[in-house]
Amino acid sequence: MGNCIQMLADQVSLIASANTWIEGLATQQLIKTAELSGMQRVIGMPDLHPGRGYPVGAAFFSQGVLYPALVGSDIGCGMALWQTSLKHHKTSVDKLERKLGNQEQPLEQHWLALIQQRQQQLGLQATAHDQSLGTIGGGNHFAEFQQIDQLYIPAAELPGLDQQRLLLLVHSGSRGLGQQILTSHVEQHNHQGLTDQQPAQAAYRQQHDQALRWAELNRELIARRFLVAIGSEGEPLLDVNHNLVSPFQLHGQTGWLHRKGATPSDQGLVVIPGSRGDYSWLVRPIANPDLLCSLAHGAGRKWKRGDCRQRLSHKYSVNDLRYTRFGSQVICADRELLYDEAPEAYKPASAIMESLQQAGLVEPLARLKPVLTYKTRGECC
DNA sequence: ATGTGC
Repeated sequence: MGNCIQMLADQVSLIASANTWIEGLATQQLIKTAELSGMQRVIGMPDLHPGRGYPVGAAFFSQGVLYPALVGSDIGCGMALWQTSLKHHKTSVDKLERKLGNQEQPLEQHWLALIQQRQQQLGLQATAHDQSLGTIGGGNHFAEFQQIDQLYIPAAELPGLDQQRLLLLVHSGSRGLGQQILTSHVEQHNHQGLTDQQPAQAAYRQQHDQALRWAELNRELIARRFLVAIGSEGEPLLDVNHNLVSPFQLHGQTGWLHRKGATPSDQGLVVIPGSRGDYSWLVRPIANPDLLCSLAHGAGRKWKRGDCRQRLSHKYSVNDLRYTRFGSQVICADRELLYDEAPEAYKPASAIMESLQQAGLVEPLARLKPVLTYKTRGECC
């Protein structure tokens, strides 16, 4: 139980079971990031993998200095889980695929009233990026229909969750908005942090918080347009950001908790998603302040983006990759992306779950299985 | 990651 939490350096720990592969470069980046001025504690999650300078899948607690570059450009990236009104046995993969069509165009005019209503409710200003609202984006972002594969607790203990209904998991973020916020910060301050005394810190936080609300609205709009497309209704079960910075108290000390690919464990139920060819888990987090109240945000890349096509093209054709071992289908007309997001490019989700369970951080509630993963209809490469 | 860079 205890040995799944490794101490890498003073105040730097890594949550990883014996079965969980962590790349050396990622731990190097983790230790390096811990040396930033004001950094008090750093926790690597089991899905830790190398990023651009800073690792992905980690939580960083600092005092006196806030680091926008640690949050990265996709501020507010997160996971929303919706329950549809459609029973999974009443539909089929092919039917869903046909009904979905292309969901990447800007939202039609009739969505404007809802968008404006939500903007008002959220205190969200109009931005130059609002035409991207309701779009998934690229990279590891997706919208995925899933079904409950297994329940770990009696159904009666999960009121509101219906085993028969199709679920919709949306992974997206703040698109160009977060990118623009980080870029303008880096233009002025490079990768330097912002001290509590600098007005620029408050200015960043204000923009950051807008990006969180924008990203949450984006996931809601994606979910709603997918529901409309399949002729279903639905309701949100959860929405949790995994790229953000927020005020945090560690042992009575106030500071900044940066989460970069780290899911909060102090905000209710969350999904720990696997790759498109793997299970995801709905879990009840058990918050642990020493581990910065954070969890893995997914399976974690095993292979670098851009390497995957070379590694896998001798083994799988494009057609092979359109389906998974579950018989689920993948909508991804972008060949490069189809390989980059292949299940084999990711660590097994079971290892991530094992790590979190051994660390006493989650109670699994349900195992979810992919039915249809939507990436992009647009051709590329 | 990116209403993407050559």
